Amino acid sequence: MAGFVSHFTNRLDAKGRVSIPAPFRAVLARDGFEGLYCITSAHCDAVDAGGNDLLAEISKRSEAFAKLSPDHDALAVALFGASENPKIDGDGRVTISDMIKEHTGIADQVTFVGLNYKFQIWEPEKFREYRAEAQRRALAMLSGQSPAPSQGEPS
Amino acid sequence: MAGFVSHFTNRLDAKGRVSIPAPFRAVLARDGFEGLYCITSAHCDAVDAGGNDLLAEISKRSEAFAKLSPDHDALAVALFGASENPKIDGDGRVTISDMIKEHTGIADQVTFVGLNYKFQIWEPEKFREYRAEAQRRALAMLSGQSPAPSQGEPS
DNA sequence: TGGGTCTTTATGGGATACCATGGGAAAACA
DNA sequence: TGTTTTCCCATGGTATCCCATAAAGACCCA
Repeated sequence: MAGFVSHFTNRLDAKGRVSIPAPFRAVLARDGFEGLYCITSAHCDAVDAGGNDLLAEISKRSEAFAKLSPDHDALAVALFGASENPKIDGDGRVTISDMIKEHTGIADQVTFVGLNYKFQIWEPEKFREYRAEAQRRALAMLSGQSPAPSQGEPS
Repeated sequence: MAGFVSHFTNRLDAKGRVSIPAPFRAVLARDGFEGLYCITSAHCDAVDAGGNDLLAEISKRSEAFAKLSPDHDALAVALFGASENPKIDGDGRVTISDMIKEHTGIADQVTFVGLNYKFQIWEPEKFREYRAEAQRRALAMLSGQSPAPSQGEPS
């Protein structure tokens, strides 16, 4: 089952809406999740987005700690407090919230990047920089040591 | 099925009322709980709120102790004595009680923070501080236990 | 192969519904 | 009777729904 692949850049309109790339919409439709699950990334200026697969992974992380404990509360605040569930309108668009704009620096364009089980939302220029860096790292990993690179569990 | 997610800040009016964010109301409606279950958090200046899911979690916690034992009574007092059941009015608002105001320091604004199975009620400024701390702890927790969440997965 | 048509997609914009908030009046309370 | 709570309605702003349009691509048929 193919996931989110490739990347696309779309404009957002005067109302702050942007079209989700059609190929991504198709994946989401198959997933069956109502709307879109978004969470700000802790280690880069992007937002992770997806459906049930992503939500399940987030939930799994917090289930490692007992509910009502200080650790669980802190983790849940960091995870779910930094999440959103924007609706997808009839034309396949979502509105980019202020929280996302602030975290990503998005102003008038959005880059969608497929990462198989989820996709990321970037400000186009920042994505270009990140991508260059990621490719350098990938190259170093592939040529340096050799613990099987892809298909593992990213997070 | 997504629970309470994201965070919102609303003003309370001259009568001490505040609107519960519409997305949270939708979750409560699905949960079926009449009104709102609130309990002051034991480890931070916030109030836990929710419906049947939260109540079930609290009950489970107290059932771990044999009834009629001194421990059970003490726990029950601590749990249920610190609880409230404010009603939600026709416009989706609740009045913030003095107990909550005192425990949280809420004056004229309220921040609602989703933690999936429940949400928390904070004074906005205190939440900002707690959130920064929570993110640090979350990073430590997630990197500490799981193998290697290195994330270097371009594609 | 080439031309033409039809569908899909991204984007713009108007109209409507929803939501947070304020305030008045009835009802309950002390 | 004075005070507080509860219910109801008003309003401004925003988000959502719906339709229009243009461009690009897919498809078909000669």
